[in-house]
Amino acid sequence: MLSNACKYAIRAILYLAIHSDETHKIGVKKIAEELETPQPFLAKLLRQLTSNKLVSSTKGPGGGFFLDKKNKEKSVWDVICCIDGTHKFDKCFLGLSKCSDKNPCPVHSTVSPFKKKILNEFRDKTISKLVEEIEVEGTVISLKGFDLK
Amino acid sequence: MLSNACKYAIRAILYLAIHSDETHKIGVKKIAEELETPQPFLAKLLRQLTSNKLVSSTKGPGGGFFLDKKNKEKSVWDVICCIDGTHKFDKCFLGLSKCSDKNPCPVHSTVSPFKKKILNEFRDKTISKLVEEIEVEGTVISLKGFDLK
DNA sequence: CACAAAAAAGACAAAACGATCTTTTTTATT
DNA sequence: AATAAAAAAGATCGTTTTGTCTTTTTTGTG
Ligand code: FES
Ligand code: FES
Repeated sequence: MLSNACKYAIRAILYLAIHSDETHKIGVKKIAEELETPQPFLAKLLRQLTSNKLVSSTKGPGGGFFLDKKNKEKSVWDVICCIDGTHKFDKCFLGLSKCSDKNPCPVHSTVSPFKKKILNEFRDKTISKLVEEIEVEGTVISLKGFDLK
Repeated sequence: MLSNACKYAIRAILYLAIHSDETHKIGVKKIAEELETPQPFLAKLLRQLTSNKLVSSTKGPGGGFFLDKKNKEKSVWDVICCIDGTHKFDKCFLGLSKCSDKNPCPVHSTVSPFKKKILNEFRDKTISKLVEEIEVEGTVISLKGFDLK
């Protein structure tokens, strides 16, 4: 579904949303350890996210990554677009040149409704909303070995 | 979502379901041309499908690929399993070690219902049922440039 | 039998993806 | 000013996926 890169990115952003702010920046090393992701790979992803204004960072001692107000208003969909590209959800399930209701492939009718629904949910759901949910639902929300609470 | 290989495979099987039977076998060359897929790659996939009893074939002049009764009772899911493996739909969307209702990730509640539903539909839908649908729905069902009718 | 047509088999090449490593730049602290 | 901590940048490597090519096996037909 999503690439590894994209999964790491989303998880990293959620981690930052919960644990960081302008006054509490976090370094790649820490994030990678907590999320159990390959460190240099995550570093590259964070750069990409930073240059696309999805996360913030400062260099130098005491520096690190964090989310500011604006970053937290980005949606999960923005993250997916940034890493995996905008066409992740609008391609035909069977690889036809394009997916449309007008020229549907044999599985379009079963697959397309889901694609549309998920796409919408991800577009509407900002990082801050998602974090609220995480906190409200209270229930177990662990990324690998690590408890996001 | 699915690999290219799997998309080719499903389309090839649908093509065979519609155009072939025990007395009308079709060669790779023809199939690849009609579906606009890379020919040697498709050949390899067809071998894999054949060895897994999802399609039938005979060698020699006049030989080729076709679907017999049993082949047509296989499901779309069987094809996916054969090419992409059985775990295509049971992995966590964010890459957690496993996806479960008990230990859900932050997007589990939005994604999981769809995964389950699609999985079920694909498990229930045999090739012959799907072909019926294709014929009934009458509407445009083209694989790339090619009209499946 | 000889031949040709077709799938089966497997070696090989290219591209995408995943991941690592090294160097440079920035900046806070001493 | 010197140092060290951190991100930024980019070169490099390995694996998987995708795709091609060549050879072998099978089998129907003249
Ligand atoms: S046309 Fe194939 S999924 Fe929409
Ligand atoms: S736990 Fe992540 S999708 Fe189910």
